[in-house]
Parts: sequence; C-alpha cells; structure tokens
Amino acid sequence: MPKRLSRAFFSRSVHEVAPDLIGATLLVNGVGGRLVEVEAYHHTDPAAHSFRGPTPRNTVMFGPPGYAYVYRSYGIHWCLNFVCEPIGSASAVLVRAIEPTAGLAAMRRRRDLAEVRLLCSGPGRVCEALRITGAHCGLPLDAPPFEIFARTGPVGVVAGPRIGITKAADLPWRYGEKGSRFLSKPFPVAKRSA
DNA sequence: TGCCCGATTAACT
DNA sequence: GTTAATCGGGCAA
Repeated sequence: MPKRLSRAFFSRSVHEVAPDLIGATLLVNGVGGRLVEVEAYHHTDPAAHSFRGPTPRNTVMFGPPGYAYVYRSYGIHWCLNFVCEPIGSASAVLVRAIEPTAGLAAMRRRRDLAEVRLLCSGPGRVCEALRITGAHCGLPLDAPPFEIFARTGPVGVVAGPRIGITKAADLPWRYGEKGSRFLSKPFPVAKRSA
C-alpha cells in the first residue's frame, strides 16, 4: 500500500518537492492519477502570484505548507497548487498534468471527452477532470476530498522552462516524467553543444 | 473607477 | 500558427 504524503513532505524547498511529486498519485474524491508534470513557483520569482506580497487571492500561499491554493485562470479555468516550504515563504507547486488511473468514466463525463491522453494534460484540464474549484482553495491535502500517495518506484524526471509565462520565462522550473504521453507539452530536446 | 493582462484551452486557418 | 472566449486581480488615477 503506497504511503500517504505528510504535511512534512511539503515543508521543503519547492525545488525538492516538485521533482519528488512526479510519479505520486493525486486523488480527489477517489478520482485522479499519477502526477506527471508540475511547476515550481518561489516567492522570490517574478512569475509567482506571491511575488508582490499578500493579497486576498494569494493569502493561502502565505499560510502553512500542505494546503491547496486554487486560482482562476483567464476567467475561465481553475488551476491547482500545493503550498510548500515553511510557513510564510509563499511558495507553491502548480499541478500541470496527470496520467489518469482512477475514475476514468467520471473524468470522461466531466470533460465530455473520450481521449484519455487529453483528459488531464494541462492545469485547467486537471481541475475540470477532478472537479477542483475555488471551493477547494485553503483545504489541507492530507484530508478528504484529497488523497496524495508517494510514488512506489523509481521515476525518470526531466526539467525545463515553464509554460505560458512571460516573467522569468527562462527558469527551468517545470518538472515532468521522462517520456510520459500525458504531458501538456513535450519537454525541449536536449541540444548537443556546438 | 477604469484599464490591462494573465501559471489556458479549443477551435480555427 | 493564430485567435476568441471570458473575468477577476492588481495597480494607476
């Protein structure tokens, strides 16, 4: 039986937590799958919502680790984050893609989509398939409806630039499972030096 | 109060 | 590759 991730797991640097989350299993009301793509957002990072200090929206990021931070993106989609690091550091990991393993029928229904590869291949898609909304913002990750289990075996993790941001766009703070078919986008192929 | 823009997605050409 | 959809947050005035 896989081990449940404790709040202590999240009370570390986002750059340790993010790669360690690849291969872990996220369920919401029993529906979800393996995390195959995440991004790290540090409070010193201009692209982070917490960069300019506390506001009504990002309050949860300034709270203790091991909680969900959910925000609305482009007025249309929801995006799920895990708050990390010691309290007050206002850093988090964005969940960008999942390999569906549990509750496939429910996810297909919610997404009105048969193609499994695209069910959770993007932050907005993950929230639609797992039915995550602003109502989940501020909830602890070690209690219902959330369940997060540590990965059970070795996983190949790759890193690259984050997706869809304009500030600090060059930082390689996107982490994914090497070779996964369920990524929101492929990772850039490593280039040979000239 | 007004204005700009975004950690996106799907449907186009 | 390009673009519409859609709206709250954050900052200037």
